Amino acid sequence: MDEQPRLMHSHGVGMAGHPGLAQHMQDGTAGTDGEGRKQDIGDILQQIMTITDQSLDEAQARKHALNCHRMKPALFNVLCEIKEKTVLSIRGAQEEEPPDPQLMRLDNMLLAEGVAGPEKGGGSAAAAAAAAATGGVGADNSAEHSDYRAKLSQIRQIYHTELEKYEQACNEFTTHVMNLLREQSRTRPISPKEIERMVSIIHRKFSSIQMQLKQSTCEAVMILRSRFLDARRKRRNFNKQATEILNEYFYSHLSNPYPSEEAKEELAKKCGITVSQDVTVIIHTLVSNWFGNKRIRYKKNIGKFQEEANMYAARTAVNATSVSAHGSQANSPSTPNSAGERQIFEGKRSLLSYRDCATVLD
DNA sequence: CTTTATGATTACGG
DNA sequence: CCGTAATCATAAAG
Repeated sequence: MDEQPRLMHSHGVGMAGHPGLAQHMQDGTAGTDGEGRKQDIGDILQQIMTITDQSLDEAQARKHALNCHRMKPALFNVLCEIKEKTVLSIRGAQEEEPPDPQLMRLDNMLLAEGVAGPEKGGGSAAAAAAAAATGGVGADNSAEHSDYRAKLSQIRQIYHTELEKYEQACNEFTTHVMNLLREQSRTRPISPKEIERMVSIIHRKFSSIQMQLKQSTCEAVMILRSRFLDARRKRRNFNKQATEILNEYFYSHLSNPYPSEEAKEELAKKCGITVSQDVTVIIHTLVSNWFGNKRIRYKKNIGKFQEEANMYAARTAVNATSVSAHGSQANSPSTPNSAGERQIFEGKRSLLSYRDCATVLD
């Protein structure tokens, strides 16, 4: 006990790393009751040294006594303040981080793919578009589409359960830590501010875990999507009626088989392509593909298409004559060749055009 | 199975 | 972005 004061005085032992502080204390305690304070400190240190000898009950009692000390709140605040100014200022600079761009990207993607968004909102635009492309013509797209939807919603469900799990774990852990810190704040200087900071650290940690989840979910969606897109490549033939309608248009506009935007839409509608309004662009490529293929293949081998051409020409011709017989010329299916139209098939048009056929039939 | 038909995709030019 | 031409990949026919 009486050893302690000497310990304090001797530089290089008790305060080896802080000669200045020791000096300061020495100066500060140079008053009349300086010796008395040293005595107190000595007492305290002694108590600390022998703390392991105390029984648990004794320790609790002391703790309680300490807590009830009238100076305790003030001292607590001071200690908190000091701590705030030292420890926290060291790493306090890196607070206020901006939202992680990577995380935002993931969030946006999940939202766009319909994983993170509102429940069952018809899925993403991409899904709808892909659905239309898969087989808008027949009535067969449902199989693959629903497969895709099922898989997507599976991913979605996993994602949400996991997310919820994380959320719950995070909350549990947070409250646990908060309780712990609150409890500890009875014996060591922990300000509410510090607790708050700790909580935010925990949240950051958990959100980084969440990011991993989001990452892997994104990956899964990408894989699913690429597989679906591959599946989309699988050819689905147009049904007979659709082909007939398209052929009809093609052969009755043989001299200029380039349907306008409106014409394409009209054709799509007539072919039974379900135009869900927001996928007209897909429909457009559908019809365009058909005409593109038809044009190139017709041109490449006119002979092979001769029969078909004649057939359709004859058919539309019959339609035209029957219509004109009723006195209405207006909706004759074609008005081939006015000046300035593209001459795709050069001079090789030895076959019957619609007009030829029509006049023949007249 | 091989061949053919056909929808989709890609490369390129305007 | 539109079209052509070549090519791919698969459905359907043989």
